[in-house]
Amino acid sequence: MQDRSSMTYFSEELLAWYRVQKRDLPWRRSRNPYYIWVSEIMLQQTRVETVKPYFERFVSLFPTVEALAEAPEETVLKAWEGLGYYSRARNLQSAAREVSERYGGQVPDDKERFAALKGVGPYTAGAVMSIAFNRREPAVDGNVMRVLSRYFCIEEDVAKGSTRAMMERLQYELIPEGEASDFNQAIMELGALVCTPKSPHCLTCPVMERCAGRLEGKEETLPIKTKAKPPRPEYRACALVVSEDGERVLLRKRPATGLLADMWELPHVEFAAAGWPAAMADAAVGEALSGWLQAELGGCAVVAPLAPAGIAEHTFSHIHWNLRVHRLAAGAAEGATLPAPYRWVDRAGMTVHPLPNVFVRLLKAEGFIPA
DNA sequence: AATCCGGGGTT
DNA sequence: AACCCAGGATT
Repeated sequence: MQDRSSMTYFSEELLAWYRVQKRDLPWRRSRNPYYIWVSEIMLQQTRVETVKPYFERFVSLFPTVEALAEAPEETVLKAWEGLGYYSRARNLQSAAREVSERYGGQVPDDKERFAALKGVGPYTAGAVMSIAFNRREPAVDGNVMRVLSRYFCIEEDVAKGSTRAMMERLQYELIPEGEASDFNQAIMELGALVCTPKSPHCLTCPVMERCAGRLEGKEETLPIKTKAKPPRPEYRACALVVSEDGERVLLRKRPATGLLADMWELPHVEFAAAGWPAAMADAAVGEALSGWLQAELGGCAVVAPLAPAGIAEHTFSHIHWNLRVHRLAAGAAEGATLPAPYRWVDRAGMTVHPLPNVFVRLLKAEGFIPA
């Protein structure tokens, strides 16, 4: 365990700093556990400034656990559109339905019951229990790992489970009696505002004097973390099929599991990496794409290649999409009965079909979504 | 322990 | 261009 006086110093100085410096954030204006919960899910791997407008809109649309539980899933996904990690939204609604049915809409105030809900892991359970109910629970996120590894000069790999477990014990010990809510928010606030990943602002840090990492000259190199693998490239042909009157575009719904689950998209298909891009001419891509889509639509329809419509790229955490977009003529497909995942969608329909950002951008360029 | 799961801001 | 963000689920 760490030096006791350094721990007391850290906790007291940090808490005093937070009481002066804390930001006015939408989810800090109450201790409504539902609000805190929603904010913590949105804040997973997502910055505060990004979350703010989404949070306001979300609690306005779904002001209570019951309201969220009763909403159509597609409405919830639409409210999440652009935030990413869409399983967060689906799990949150699933958990809201469980809280509604099993706990009468009251967010459970004990860690075991709350942590059993979908989408709630060790961090989120600790965060909601401490912030909303002031329970003495650790909530170790990226900020906490960075702050503690620097202040106590911990040189273990923060990607390891054993390091996280050690951090949780340390954070628990640091929480002053009866101050779990403010202290946990304080340490995250320090990580967000002062003890930043690159070029930390040590001269304004309330605990600089006893920061072991800084005293060792290691504030720039801590925390130590194994590097992530680069995303693998995928090469895809993407179909932009617009009806003859120019009012509708062909979309399809993705499967309920996996990447971008339950979201809508322009139809696209992967083709060999070797064929990208020079080795495969536009005409060949257009022919292959229309042949594939025609088979997809059941063979009864006709979709003919018209013209290439440019390149789109999109990077996920683990995949990099290279899309060759081609305009196709709707032909007989327009009147045909479409297989289940496919649907013609007009401009009004775009407001109710949740779409990943890469397709939002394409449809904005086509005038189907207002810029 | 590794991999899957978005999207974008910072440096 | 690399890094990382108030992580969790699945394998």
